[in-house]
Amino acid sequence: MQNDFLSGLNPVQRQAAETTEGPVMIIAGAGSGKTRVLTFRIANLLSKGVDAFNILALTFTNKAAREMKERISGLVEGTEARNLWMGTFHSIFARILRAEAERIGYPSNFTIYDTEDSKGLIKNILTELQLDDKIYKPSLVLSRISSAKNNLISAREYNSHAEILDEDRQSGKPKLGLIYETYDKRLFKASAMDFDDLLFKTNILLKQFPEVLYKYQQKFRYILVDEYQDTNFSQYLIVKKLAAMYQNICVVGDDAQSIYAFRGANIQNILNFEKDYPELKVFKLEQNYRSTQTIVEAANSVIRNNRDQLKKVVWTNNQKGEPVRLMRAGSDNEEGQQVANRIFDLRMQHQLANRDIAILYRTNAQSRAMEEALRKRGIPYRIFGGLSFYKRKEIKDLLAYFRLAINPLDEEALRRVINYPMRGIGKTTLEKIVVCADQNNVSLWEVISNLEQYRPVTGATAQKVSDFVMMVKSFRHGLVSSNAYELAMHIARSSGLLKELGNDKTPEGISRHDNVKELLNGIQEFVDTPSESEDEVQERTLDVFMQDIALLTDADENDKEDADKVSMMTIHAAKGLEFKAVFVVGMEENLFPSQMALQSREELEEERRLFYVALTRAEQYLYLTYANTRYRWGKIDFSEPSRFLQEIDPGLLQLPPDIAPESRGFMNFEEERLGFGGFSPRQGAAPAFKPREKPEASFAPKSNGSSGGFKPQPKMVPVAQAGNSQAFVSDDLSGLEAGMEVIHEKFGKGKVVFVDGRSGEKKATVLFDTAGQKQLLLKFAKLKIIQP
DNA sequence: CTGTCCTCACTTTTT
DNA sequence: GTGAGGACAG
Repeated sequence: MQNDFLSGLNPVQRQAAETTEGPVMIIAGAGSGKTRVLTFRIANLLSKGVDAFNILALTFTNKAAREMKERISGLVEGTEARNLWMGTFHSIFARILRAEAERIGYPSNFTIYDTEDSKGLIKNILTELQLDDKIYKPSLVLSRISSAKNNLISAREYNSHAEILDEDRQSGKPKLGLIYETYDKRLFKASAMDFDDLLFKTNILLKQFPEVLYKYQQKFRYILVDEYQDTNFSQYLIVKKLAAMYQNICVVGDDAQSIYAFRGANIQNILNFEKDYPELKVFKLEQNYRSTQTIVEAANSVIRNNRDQLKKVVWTNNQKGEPVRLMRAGSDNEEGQQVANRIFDLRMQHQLANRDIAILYRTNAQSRAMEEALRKRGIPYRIFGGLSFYKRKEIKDLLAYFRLAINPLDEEALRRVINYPMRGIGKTTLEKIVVCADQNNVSLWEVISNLEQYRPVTGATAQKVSDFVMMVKSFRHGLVSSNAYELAMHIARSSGLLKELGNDKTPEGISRHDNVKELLNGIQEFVDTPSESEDEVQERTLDVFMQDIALLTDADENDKEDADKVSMMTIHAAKGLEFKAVFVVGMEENLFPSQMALQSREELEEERRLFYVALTRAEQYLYLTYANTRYRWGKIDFSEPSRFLQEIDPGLLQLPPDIAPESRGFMNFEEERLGFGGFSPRQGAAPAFKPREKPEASFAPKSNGSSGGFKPQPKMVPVAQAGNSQAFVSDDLSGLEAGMEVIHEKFGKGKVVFVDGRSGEKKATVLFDTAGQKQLLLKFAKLKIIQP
């Protein structure tokens, strides 16, 4: 009776929601009602009398957490849902780190550096160490450090790890270890943590302080993790530790939708979950409630080409629906026009609203042509992603003042605003301060707040610097004496920032000014909203407001305008969303799959999963578009249709009218292109490659030595020759099935992915070592089976 | 110290 | 095509 709400679930969903004790893994196919199960499960826990304070739910975005909280609130009585610990890994553990900061030598008001801050710090370090930023590109250095941290390799371990050091030496970057070490020291001195530190330091905290671990193990009696396939090693270990006592852990994920390996996410976390918890109960949600049969099957036919995956059959009871439509355009602009026209038709013919429609692309840069076309056609749209509100220059400038008031050791903030708006403290002065701070091994703030002692500069300049210090100090007083809005307004005014922006009368300038005003309004709103949780009552001061500003993404911004607009975003940003009609644009080689992802099969498979995510966003109408030419780097680039297009079951795909399916069409074009061998036409004269490893190796972490999954920088791996010519070959194809090795006179050796069709017209999909994937009719193709 | 002009790298995806 | 950062003059 208290479980009335569970009756809205199908049997598997219901079981998954009711099995609240012990380890549970829910493998949730796209559109299978995953969020529904999660929310009902939590509501179920609450209705059984579990205290909301004892439930930890980790989601991928703040938005997902917020929405889930709302839905749970609707299911259970009272305001209990507010007290749930629900949020992203980063925000939840930032919160815990602030509470426990002293233990690891940090103040609780530490600053969180975003990527830009981190890169800035790296640049400064490079200058100081006199290293060439062409060789040590900050973004590359950062990703290397990030990768280390995500695998829990500290700077110290990094520098005592022969294999890693050797790798760096071989790649011509022997100083990476030194940079890492310096970077970490500087973060610590600035009382700052970068994104990865939030997880790294949590691990340290839980490891070094058993009493802290115990406390949170007790607290989080029930743990749920959404999007588990996207967790990295660091996150995996935190969860494992916290869940060790009660083992009431429920992870939800879909290996087919793992799209963040590039950021350290480890698909093995989900594939190996069973090993960690032998008692594990697994539930597979395979019925798709979202999409038409055609869309589900199209997506299935694509993902089938991946080798690393859990067994699962996504199916649907929904109607067959429209075919997937392929559209071709001459250029990226034309592609935009065609999409705009189609959107017009969809609205007219099928009564769709703009908000039912999404345009998805691989890279943010592609939004431009789309935007232009929609604007011309008068179709309202909203772009998600791109640069978030909080990453805009003018916002970051003001935030830097806030940060400095809260934590004057925050060096990146200091550098950002010490001469903005201009107050005569230029490059030379800053240089002197930096050198002085370095010589005395103190912070920049220490130097400038004790000018008489350190004397980096004198005379008029010293006066200017001292004025600046006085100003920041006065802001600091406001932290206790004023509420967030009063102080923020005061800072915006007396720093001169508001005036500076007000002077710029260009349209962009006005918009910047407006943005700052919007931020101030947001702070006002924050002050007026009482603290949410009963867990801890917080004053509405500026430092509370700033606590996880760095962790907010564009996706988290208030969707206050539920206006009727077409959504435009990257596929990554579209994860978890659904639309009646979806356009996946830019289906071209080197764009999707991305040129950067052609180095290894793992990378290509991630691109394919990304494509799978894109396809499964659609409920009813699905369009795939590509252009023959595209502007890239300001130049026209010729492009070819994406290899992924031919992976879609041809029976589900409607080609453009000018391409007859059987003749000179794009399929044939693809065959010609692939005919001369290799995945990429650019690889040219590649001899018989054997790009695959042994199947058994596929689920094992790849060559990571003792470094615990540490992925070295991409490098070329030598490939073995396919020389087992003495194997026995048979041309009896009656017993052909998936997994068998076959040989084709034109395409060479390959492996059968699957076989279908009835006996007369059996069709095999074969992944050839050099020629890529092909669908072959057995009665025509002269296939031979290679017997082991 | 500040302003302007020039070069060059940039496009994978994000907490 | 754009935006950031360097070189150089005022």
